[in-house]
Amino acid sequence: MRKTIFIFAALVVALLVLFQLSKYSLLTGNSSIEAIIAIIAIVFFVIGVIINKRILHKEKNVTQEINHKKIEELGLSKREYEVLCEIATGLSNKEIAEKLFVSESTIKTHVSNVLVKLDAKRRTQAIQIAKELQIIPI
Amino acid sequence: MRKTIFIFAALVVALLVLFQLSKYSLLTGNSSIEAIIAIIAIVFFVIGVIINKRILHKEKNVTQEINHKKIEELGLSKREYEVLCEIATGLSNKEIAEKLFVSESTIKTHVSNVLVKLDAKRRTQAIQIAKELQIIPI
DNA sequence: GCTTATTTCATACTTTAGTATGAGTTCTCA
DNA sequence: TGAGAACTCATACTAAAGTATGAAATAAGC
Repeated sequence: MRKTIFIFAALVVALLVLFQLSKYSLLTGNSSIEAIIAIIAIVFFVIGVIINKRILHKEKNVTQEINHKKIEELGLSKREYEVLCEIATGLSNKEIAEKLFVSESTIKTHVSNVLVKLDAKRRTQAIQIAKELQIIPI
Repeated sequence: MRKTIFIFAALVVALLVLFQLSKYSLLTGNSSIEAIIAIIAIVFFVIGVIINKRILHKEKNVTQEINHKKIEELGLSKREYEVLCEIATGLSNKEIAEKLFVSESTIKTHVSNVLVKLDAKRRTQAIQIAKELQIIPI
């Protein structure tokens, strides 16, 4: 937010400077009109591109961000969410158990809870639902 | 491609018109310098935004396209690819069988072939691999 | 301190997934 | 027309996945 304010301030300053500069140049006849127009055109073209890029970049990031509020809403615990992420990478219960240093039956319990909370019948469906809810990275 | 050429042509024409217009206006003293500068600034700002938007839009579309060459490379048949897509939506073998009007054992055969061709141990892993290879929509 | 949620684990069970094998049918292409 | 690929299906099996239940340990909050 601070950056945006700073950029707009700089923009206004640049605009005023250009105004005065062009006025002075034209009245004294030191430089051609074409050059001034070209400079103005280039400056504002660049400004347009930069601002547009910033806005689109923010939009992109929003779509990739994980919806932490949704995770809370669903009542997923830390461990359950962890297991869900491992499921999405394609690991089996046994592999997840080894990775998290717990028994396979523990993972089964977590998986069952995750399925209930996500309202899924299978782990493959859970992956899809989780991605739609944007609670795991695509 | 035609659109791009057309846009650039229109851009050049607009530029020349602005040149002549500003020159005329300034020499005859009909309008203020500020107004002309403002118009030029706005026009090129808009041009910058539009061009930037077009480029980014194209980039976005490229990342969402399905890699048909990869599907051929992997040797996936039509039916196998169809089954793979259904797996990715979270359906069980039985549900896929009902959807495609074939028996469950047929689906099992297809799934087995898909797993071998994608070098996956499980269907969840197959989903991940398929998404990384960009052969199924994210 | 007591309650509650979380994490852990086990056992027993049902269901689904996946493998292996064989075989019949259809379609294409040389 | 005949060889090969693709699609279909069945049976029998093993391996995972998922459910249900109970229970113990721990951490967090009132």
